[in-house]
Amino acid sequence: MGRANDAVAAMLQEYADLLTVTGGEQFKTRVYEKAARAVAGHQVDVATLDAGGLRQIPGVGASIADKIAEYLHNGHLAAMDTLREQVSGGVLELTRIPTLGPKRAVQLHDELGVDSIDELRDAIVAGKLEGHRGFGARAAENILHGIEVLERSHGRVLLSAATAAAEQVVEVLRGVPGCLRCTWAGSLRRFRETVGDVDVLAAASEPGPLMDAFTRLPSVDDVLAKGATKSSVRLQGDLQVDLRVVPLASWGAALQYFTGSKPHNVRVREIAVRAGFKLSEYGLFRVEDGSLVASETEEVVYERLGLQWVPPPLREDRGEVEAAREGALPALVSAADIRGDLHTHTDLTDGVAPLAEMVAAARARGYEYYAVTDHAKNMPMQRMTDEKMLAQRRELRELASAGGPVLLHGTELNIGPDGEVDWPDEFLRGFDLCVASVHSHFTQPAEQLTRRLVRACENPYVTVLGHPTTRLIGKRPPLDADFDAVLAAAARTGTIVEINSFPDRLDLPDELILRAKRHGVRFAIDTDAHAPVHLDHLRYGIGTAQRGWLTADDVVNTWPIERLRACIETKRAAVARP
DNA sequence: GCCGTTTTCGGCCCGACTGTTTTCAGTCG
Repeated sequence: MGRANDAVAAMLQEYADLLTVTGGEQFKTRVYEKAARAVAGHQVDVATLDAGGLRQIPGVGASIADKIAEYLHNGHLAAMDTLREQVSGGVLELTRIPTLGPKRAVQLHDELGVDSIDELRDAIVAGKLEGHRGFGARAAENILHGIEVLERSHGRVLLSAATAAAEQVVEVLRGVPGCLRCTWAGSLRRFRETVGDVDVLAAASEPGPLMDAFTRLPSVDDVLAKGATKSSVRLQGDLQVDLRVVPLASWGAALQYFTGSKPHNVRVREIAVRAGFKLSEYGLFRVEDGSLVASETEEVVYERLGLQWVPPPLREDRGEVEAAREGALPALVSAADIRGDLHTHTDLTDGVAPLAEMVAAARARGYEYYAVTDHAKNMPMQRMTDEKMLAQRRELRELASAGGPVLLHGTELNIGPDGEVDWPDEFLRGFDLCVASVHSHFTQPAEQLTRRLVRACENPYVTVLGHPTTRLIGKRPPLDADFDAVLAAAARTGTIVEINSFPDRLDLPDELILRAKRHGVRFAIDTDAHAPVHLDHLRYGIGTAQRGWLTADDVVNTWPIERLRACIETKRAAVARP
């Protein structure tokens, strides 16, 4: 089973949300939010910690440690139950709408009697918002837009949440006697950025015990269907998981079939038909006599059709079938190719772990190099100063001299409204590299946003363009910029474009990676880690890069440090200012 | 509620933007 940290963090965050909505002391709610982030980012499973161990977590004191212990012991929290009684569930739901915070959500609930997002939309459409203090026409419009953004993601969960659920299910099923193989297929195996439901595939000669174990998982909320070879459940948190059990002999054909995508499978089946075969989840069959040609592994199924085995992230009918037929599939970048991370944070800004701890985590991963890029000073809440940044650099140089990965001192600059960044050239020159990202003024007109991003690329000290679209999946749409112009500028100036691995970002998204590659840009697959555990998000960035057909050579953090440094210096020299 | 080269109380994440106001509350990063 997975770590208890995520459940505990969710509990603390909900507690903070409830305190906010009930008008609790703001510093108190902030402490619970901070503790939630610290618990989520803590390396040790909190379920294994005693009271003393819990209090070692930054931001966790006596009271919160007690609450965590109570939650782990009883599965719920008495204080939370009390708060929940005071708050209609609908109010928390309303606060999920962007631009609608706790205060106004409570107000809408009290004044309009709305208790859900649907009711709120109906009320706005019926004009019931008019005349209510603080809500004009513009506010109504923004709320409706927020609801739209929210609902576009409805029913889909982030790749990370789906992966965690799938790992749990597969781990249990692999332990069931008679289970010969078990893995997940579907869009999750293809690393789609969000997943509608999880498809789990198992091989066994006797499916019964697997079906029983599956439908009796502790995390199952509801059994939607239970049959001889196929069952569906809904887990806590509303994620649907389907299990199919097949004979071992059909494993490869079934895995191919259930991995999809549908358009990819249609193309592959067309090839089968033209060659006189029929392809189904049971195998590849000769049409004339119905004899089985291949089914045991995916590799042999593809091979018998005259195709290279197609890595799942490519199976979207974007030209991979033609490439596989010509033997021209790219050698995709993989986790083994990655030598370092170029975008990470510490507790000097909004990370939860000190520099030494982050560096130790990087060393444990066997990285050859590791960049620390805390937020620059134009983000007021971080209260960054030149002195703090220079002090961190001294500490980092000292850590570096003790061995381990080569440590690069960087920063995450803020790209201002006109494309300017936080510091003058002479200060920027002191960094080994700089990530630059948009953190404000998201709604500028397209031309302005485009110019702004292009100008950032033209800055010789901007090494990496961080999370370029700044979208938050299900929460904030991508910037309305002309990304072809931006990517062309990145290619022209030698600016590396980030693939941010954070599960709610995955930015660049795969379609833009494909376009960027055509422009000739180089990429960095970064984690943007704010805690040691976030370094593991790398796999989502890798999967996204694979969906963009990237090879190791396209990705600068697969390069040796010398080549990377030369690349940084080349840009600084080439676009050096007078 | 947490924390302390500020130390057992009194601070704590600050500033800008937005939409609504006529002086500011709410939200966000």
